[in-house]
Amino acid sequence: MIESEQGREQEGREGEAGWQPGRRERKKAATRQKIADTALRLFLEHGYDAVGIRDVAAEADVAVTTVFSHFAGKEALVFERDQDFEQRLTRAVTDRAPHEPLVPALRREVEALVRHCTAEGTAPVRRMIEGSAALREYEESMGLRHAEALAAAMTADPRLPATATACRATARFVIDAYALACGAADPQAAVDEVFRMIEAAWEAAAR
Amino acid sequence: MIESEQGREQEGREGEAGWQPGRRERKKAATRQKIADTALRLFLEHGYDAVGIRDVAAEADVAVTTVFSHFAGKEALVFERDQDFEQRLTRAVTDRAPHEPLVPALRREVEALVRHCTAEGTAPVRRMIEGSAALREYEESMGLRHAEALAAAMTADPRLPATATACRATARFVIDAYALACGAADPQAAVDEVFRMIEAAWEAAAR
DNA sequence: ACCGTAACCCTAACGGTTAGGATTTCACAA
DNA sequence: TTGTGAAATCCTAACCGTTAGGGTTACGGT
Repeated sequence: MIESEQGREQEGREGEAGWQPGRRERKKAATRQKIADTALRLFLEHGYDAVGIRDVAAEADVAVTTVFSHFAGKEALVFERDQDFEQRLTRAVTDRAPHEPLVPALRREVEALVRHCTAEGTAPVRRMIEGSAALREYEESMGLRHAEALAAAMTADPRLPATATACRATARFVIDAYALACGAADPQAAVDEVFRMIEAAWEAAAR
Repeated sequence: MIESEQGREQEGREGEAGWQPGRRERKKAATRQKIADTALRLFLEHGYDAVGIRDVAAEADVAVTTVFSHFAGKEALVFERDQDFEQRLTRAVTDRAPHEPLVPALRREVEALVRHCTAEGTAPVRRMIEGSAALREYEESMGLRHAEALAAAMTADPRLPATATACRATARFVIDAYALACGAADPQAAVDEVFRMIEAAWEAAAR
């Protein structure tokens, strides 16, 4: 019997230092990763629309229902890092230096996100996204959710002298800047240009 | 035999004055209208998600395929006036008075659109839209298309001293203003506030 | 050693959407 | 008037993403 690690799990709790995920969670994470990797590979090989969920499930050797227990839908297989994106934006607001103004902080973060999104090696993925209407629309609707989260973070910040409407508008403008930059010939220049506009809009609102 | 109008069609051509649509086109328009009316009625009666395309088709007494030959999808049954919206926006740019500045012209149009969208009697429709995730997302993706059309109209206007990026950004800001106002407690005030920001952004870009 | 349950599986369906191909109805002109 | 091509419509049968229902396995905590 090969059971060298039986019964020694759970030496702590989630969030504490020294916490080791148990076998169950490791397997779950592995399954999730295998599905995501398989899906991306198939999508890049044959095109997003030409690959069905059933194909992904079969190639990853899992049941179709398992795919949907890890991902909310087919498009979510492509945008795996969705939550990171949202957190980075909201933290750019909440975790900025005590007296740092809002817009430059957001601008730095968007610049970083755009760099990450137009980096070497991600070209095939971007081409795939731009090549599928479903993926393009999903990306934009993701942006909407992020804009709402960002607006909530801004509205909750007592340092900001703006109305809820101004916060919501600015949040959407920021997402617009990201979306435009990702599709622009010169992404960094686009971020620069649009954020000059956002800066002016924000100042006009802060009265 | 009751055939009082046989054989006297086609006295002109499309676009000319005095053009009468033939029986074929009248029937087609009637079918389309019947489908749209039936769909909206059923959606309001039983809820958008509770009514299937097959239900709509049966109640309108047409085949399912006929529904899809008139409308691109289920959501399009609700947003029947889609094209009007886009035309009104682009014409606010192209048909404005020779020396009228851009932003006020857009603002007037958005104000009118928001009024139309929050008018008496449209409350049930808006509640239906807000109540369905599918309809909310579709409306936003419509907005995206409108923003692109608007950006194209702006870029093509030689009077405007702005880069393509500034035009695209402004177009998206305008759509943001509309979307925010439609969901705001005081729509007109929201338009006012956001357009002050857009005005500032546009001026910052025009350099 | 035992039990509750999380993760997974299978099957069958539902609802939006489309393809294929037949049928009717109209517009136009020979 | 009548013939002809095309447009509008129809029917059937699927495809695909997604979910419900209900069962099996294997892990985690006691």
